[in-house]
Amino acid sequence: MKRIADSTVRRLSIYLRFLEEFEGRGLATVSSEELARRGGTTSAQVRKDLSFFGSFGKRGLGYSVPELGTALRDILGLGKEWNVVIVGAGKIGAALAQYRGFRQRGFVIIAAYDTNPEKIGRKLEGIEIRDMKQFESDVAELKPEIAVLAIPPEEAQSSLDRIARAGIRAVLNFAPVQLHATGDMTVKTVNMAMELEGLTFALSNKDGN
Amino acid sequence: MKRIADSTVRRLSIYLRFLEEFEGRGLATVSSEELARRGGTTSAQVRKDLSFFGSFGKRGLGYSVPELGTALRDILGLGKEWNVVIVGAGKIGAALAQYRGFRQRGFVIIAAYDTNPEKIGRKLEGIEIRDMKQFESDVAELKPEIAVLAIPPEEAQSSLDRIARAGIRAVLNFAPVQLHATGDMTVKTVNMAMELEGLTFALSNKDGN
DNA sequence: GCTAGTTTGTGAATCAATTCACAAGCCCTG
DNA sequence: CAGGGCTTGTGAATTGATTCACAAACTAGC
Repeated sequence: MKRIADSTVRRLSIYLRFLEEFEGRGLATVSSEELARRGGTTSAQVRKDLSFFGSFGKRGLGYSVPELGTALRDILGLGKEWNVVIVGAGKIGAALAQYRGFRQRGFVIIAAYDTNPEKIGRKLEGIEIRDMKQFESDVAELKPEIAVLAIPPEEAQSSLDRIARAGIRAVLNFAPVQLHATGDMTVKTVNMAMELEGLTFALSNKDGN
Repeated sequence: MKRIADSTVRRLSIYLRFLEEFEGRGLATVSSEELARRGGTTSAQVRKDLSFFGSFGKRGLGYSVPELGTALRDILGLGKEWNVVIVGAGKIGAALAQYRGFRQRGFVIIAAYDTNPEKIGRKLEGIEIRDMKQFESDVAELKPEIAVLAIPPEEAQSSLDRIARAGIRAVLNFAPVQLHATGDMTVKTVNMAMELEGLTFALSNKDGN
């Protein structure tokens, strides 16, 4: 399959969100124009994005809301449940553990891990905090597909290596560092400091000054 | 000034992080090649990124670590302190309130806001939780430049409008919705669900299956 | 079942970002 | 102070993403 741009996948997620809203309201069809208006893009962009994966619409009519929803969930790999482990039971880990968006989309958080003995055995938003020592054996047994990395930046790279060795192929990283991963892993980094710097850049370089 | 791509600003943040590491280690100069290797890009990209803002290096030698650091901080608007308010004192707000990366970079969180009477008056990681009713008058008085939006998606748009009317021009949004802002505002959205979908897409469309 | 009115799907054209490639400038050595 | 060895800064070339524009396909109304 031709390589799909990150920006395209991101927009598909946005379209899916609107489709689910429309599904809830019982709408039968939607046009690329409508999706574009909501998603802040153009109708041509919507159609091009979808065209990488097939033809989902009817000319003259638009897209069937439930059909396109199913198609997008399928494309995005949301047709199944994904098991997730959180590495790092600090504040960010806690925020993630209770985050509604996860469960809604079929992500099941099966455990959190930490090295701090005071935390081990306690619960993080109903999720058991386990000893990082058990990490490898747990992963071998429960086979989570995704790890969320929520630990201080100093330890992030070594944890990533450990996650990789344990056999997890996808990581969502919240530590503010540039991580180096081997070829067959997918690592997405969410870096709040960096986003804030995007804001200050914009503020500093706007109009007057 | 020519419009600068988002991706460029993002990379400048990355370079700055490495420069600060080098500053800490007392290194005097660094080459575009070295910055590229660390940042996962190419030396030509590094030089091109910097060239939008001026000439900071010496041919044959590279860049002076402290000079380039200062230049980047200046470009990114990090030469001053920025006052930040957090809107929404839930788990995500709490995680942000204690996030080290903020203070390190000169972001000062001056208050958090919520509408829940049980939370108002308490502290969130040492930061006072104030009544959202006071929001407008507080903003008029303290003039924070940046708002962090950490509330449920249903209320996000109306809160954004309120933030805009109060006179704040820059917003970092954690609610998983597409927000519509007026022209002179800068809104960056961090959407964890969307990042996860990028991962499941990658997992589903990799090699074998 | 014909016509008018929509809306899709997609090549072609445009616009934007990245990479190439090399002259120009600087340091160091002898 | 001349020559060798690096590394920058930047036009030109390339690669990638977005927008344009229109034929093809469908619905609905008569």
